[in-house]
Amino acid sequence: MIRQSDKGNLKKLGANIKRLREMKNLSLRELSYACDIDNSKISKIEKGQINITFTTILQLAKALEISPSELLRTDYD
Amino acid sequence: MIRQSDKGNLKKLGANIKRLREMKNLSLRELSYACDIDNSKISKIEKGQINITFTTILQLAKALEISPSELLRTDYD
DNA sequence: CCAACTGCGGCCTTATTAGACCGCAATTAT
DNA sequence: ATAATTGCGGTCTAATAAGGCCGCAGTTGG
Repeated sequence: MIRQSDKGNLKKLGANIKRLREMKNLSLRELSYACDIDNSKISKIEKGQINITFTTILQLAKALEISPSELLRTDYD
Repeated sequence: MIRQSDKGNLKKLGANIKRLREMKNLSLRELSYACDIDNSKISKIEKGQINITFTTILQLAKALEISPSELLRTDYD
């Protein structure tokens, strides 16, 4: 059901989350603990394998100490 | 299942979408046509009644001619 | 060497979104 | 007055995200 054109954006979002997590030197399990999302799920998100909801975006943004808007800004420098 | 603390953010997001739609003088049905999302669903989104997915955010942003990141920026002036 | 940690994928159940359609009350033209 | 438009709520099914747990292969560190 996920449109082919959206897959790229899902991967970009995942890559951005991974980038931000690594910038804070957090392991999947540490971030998992911080945002109360199972580490295997975060792994799938970072791989762009699932189409997360707005509230999941909020949880991740909070744990990464960044605004939800920034989390979606994939055109980072 | 939606956390009470997220309801406010859902409403903010909805209000922002409504604001952007009205700025472009679009009716629900016109925006519906532009992003291929049922008008009743958009209505629910604007009311903060559903927790939309990332791809739905992408569709709305595209139709509203704004970046997904901007769509989430609820701290507009 | 051994122990701990790490990313990752599979599996399962339940809750909820997606997607589509209908109809109504209120508003806005004609 | 009448017709069209508009926002909105309800209903149904199918697809899928959420949430949780398990285990493994490959680091990393003691």
